[in-house]
Amino acid sequence: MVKLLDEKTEASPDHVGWRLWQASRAWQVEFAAAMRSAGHAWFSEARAGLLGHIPRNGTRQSALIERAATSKQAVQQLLDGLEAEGVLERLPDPRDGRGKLVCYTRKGLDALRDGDRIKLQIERGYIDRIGEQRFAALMDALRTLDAGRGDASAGASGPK
Amino acid sequence: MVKLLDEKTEASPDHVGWRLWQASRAWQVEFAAAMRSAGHAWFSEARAGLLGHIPRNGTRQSALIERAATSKQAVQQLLDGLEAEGVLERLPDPRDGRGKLVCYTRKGLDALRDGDRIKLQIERGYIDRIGEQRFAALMDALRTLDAGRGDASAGASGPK
DNA sequence: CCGTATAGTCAAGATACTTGACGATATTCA
DNA sequence: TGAATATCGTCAAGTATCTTGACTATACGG
Repeated sequence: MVKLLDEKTEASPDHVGWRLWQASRAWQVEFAAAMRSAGHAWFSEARAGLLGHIPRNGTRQSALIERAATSKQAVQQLLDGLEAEGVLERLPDPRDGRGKLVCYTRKGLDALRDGDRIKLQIERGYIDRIGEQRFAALMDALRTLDAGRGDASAGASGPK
Repeated sequence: MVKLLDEKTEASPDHVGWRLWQASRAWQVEFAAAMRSAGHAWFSEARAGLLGHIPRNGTRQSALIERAATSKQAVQQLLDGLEAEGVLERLPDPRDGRGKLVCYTRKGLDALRDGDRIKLQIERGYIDRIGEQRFAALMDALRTLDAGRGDASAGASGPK
């Protein structure tokens, strides 16, 4: 295949990493836009990344820090912002005077509900675009990939 | 370990967006770590995102701005950094007095070469983890998804 | 009680990105 | 030609995210 000029399109190569990044980014942009349209102007990707680690019934801040792969200070600052927005609140942990429990407010739970709805909408769009079978294969591959962590990525993301 | 209260794991739901995000993030962390280990200490994820849009033979800065989905100022600041690191250089466009051509230096091309090698390594690791077939299905789904853009994400990423 | 570990905070700085304003060149068209 | 307009890139300031280091308060083990 003699591509004579076309070296111009050599960027954005066809690699897993790039594809994953592009797909992930597109999803986030679509989701964030829908969330903001739904009235959750406080929504951002970084905040979404944190909220994804907070179950509906709340969690201890320290547990949250373990799940998210960032520093406790980064988590704290995001929590500060979300608390200031009225999405979350921090209550003292009755079982540990040092700890705080991170819980959703009414506003936060409303956002979660809208988020679930939007996720399903986007998912339907994806299935329309690539077909049910391909979508299932995508999810299967991603799940398997995730399950196989702990070995391969141990050195990369290890807490040190 | 009998988890008796299981609502606790309700976070991080099993949705495409989350899976894509996690997978993309894991890839980037692994890739960036390998790049830095290979001696490219200047490497960062944001810079990688930009470099992915710059073909080996260079590009016009304005063309770059169109490809990357951010503001021209963001692109410029990343370019400033990469230029200061000696990875890129900006040459005047002989055909347009206003324009600049963004080109790789020797150092930049070396990094691209290492990057290609590392990508293949990671890809091999993925295939080992999820099998050749699943990996092929993953790539197929991601490519099809990407090809189907332009309608669905038009409103989200439009320049406006 | 004492030493150590854990939970969270405070403060400062780096990076990435956004907005607004601007100068320089190119293009269009009367 | 020459003026209006558009494009290309830069400068400057502000916001958001994340990182590091230092610190307080509580818990735990002896």
